[in-house]
Amino acid sequence: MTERKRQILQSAQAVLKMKGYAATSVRDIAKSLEMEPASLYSHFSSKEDILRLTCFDMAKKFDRSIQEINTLYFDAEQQLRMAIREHVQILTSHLDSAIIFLRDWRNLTGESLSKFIEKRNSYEKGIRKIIQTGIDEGRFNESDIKFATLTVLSSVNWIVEWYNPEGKLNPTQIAEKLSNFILSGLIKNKL
Amino acid sequence: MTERKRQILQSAQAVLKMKGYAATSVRDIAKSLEMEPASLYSHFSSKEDILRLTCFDMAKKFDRSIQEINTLYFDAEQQLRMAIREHVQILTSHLDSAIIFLRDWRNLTGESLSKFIEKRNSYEKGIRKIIQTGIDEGRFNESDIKFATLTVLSSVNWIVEWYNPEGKLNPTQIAEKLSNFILSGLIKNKL
DNA sequence: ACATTTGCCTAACAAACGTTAGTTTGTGTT
DNA sequence: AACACAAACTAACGTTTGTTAGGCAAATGT
Repeated sequence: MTERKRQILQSAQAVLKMKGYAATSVRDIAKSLEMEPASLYSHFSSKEDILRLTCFDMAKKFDRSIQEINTLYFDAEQQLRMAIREHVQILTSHLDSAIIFLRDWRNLTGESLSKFIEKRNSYEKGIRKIIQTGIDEGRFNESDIKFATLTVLSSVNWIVEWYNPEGKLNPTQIAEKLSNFILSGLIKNKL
Repeated sequence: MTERKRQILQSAQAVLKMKGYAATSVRDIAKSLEMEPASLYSHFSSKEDILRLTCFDMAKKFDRSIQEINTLYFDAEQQLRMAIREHVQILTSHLDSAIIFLRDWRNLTGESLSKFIEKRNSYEKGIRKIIQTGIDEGRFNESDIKFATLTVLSSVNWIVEWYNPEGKLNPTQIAEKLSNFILSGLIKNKL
């Protein structure tokens, strides 16, 4: 990926995050770069190509993160805290991409779509595994594990809807607050 | 609203929820009803009209729900449990509309968009008020209240992404599990 | 019985869409 | 000086888009 391509991609993502992929035209993207629509095709093969690159680039980051954590031999609580911290870090440091990744992946088609869903499920499975470990260790409440996983992911992902880089909470602080909140719902009471 | 209009709206919503508002054409909607695209305009003034009706209809339901709960003099925990139960009930019993309401409201334009955001904020404020009451009563942990509110709403709203009417959990059970989870993150430890 | 309304139709519009073809321009290489 | 390449351009393509105009048949109201 050339420098210029990365630059264009970034600018495209800034536009896409505002109205969403489907409601944004190739001309909108071109305008933000002060270039002609046709010129984009020197860098990308199609509009969907831009979406594909964005979604799979993010998916790869999450994939790497969860795989790394799963190889570390910490206990479930530590692993979950780490996963949440990493997740928040990825979301907030690529906010434009993250928003597109979370909202617009449904506009992928064919093989791209099914591959994406597969990757998504695989990440979800990684989180689920951590929670399962916590239950096996006797430290987490036995609960519907799919339910717990989805609740964790939903609250983490929702961050992109309100996160403000100039807000009073930095990503690490957000991750810690979120971890505390989530873990108090999971961890067995030490009464 | 005539019976026929309601019928068409329902069919339209079933189509819209699949590809999203922006990626769905008027012709797609018409096809699902086995009628001509132009015929839809006997019932709706525009494509956006369908989105508007859907979003504001849902907004009204949430508005009514939170207003009613806020007039009842229960304690914060009970109120929050009630709010969550009502919220889940509304989402799951109008799943198509709910998905559109949550995903596609951004495609509203002009005054509709700003009015919608206003209504959304007002609902959020209702939830926040309950949590604030819980803190004032000394029963909820002091926490960043905006943060807590958004975390509650995110996990509740995410339900539409995985809820299955034929699944093993019914809406009431989901609401209870979710309430337990959320409240364990909010309630002060009784050590 | 006649008049009105309702619900859909056919036909077509102008605008916007994603994309292609072919060309020019600028920059560094042989 | 000649060439190669990347990155942009102009112009246009065939489609699809949301929407309008006008008409027709069946149901409804008087």
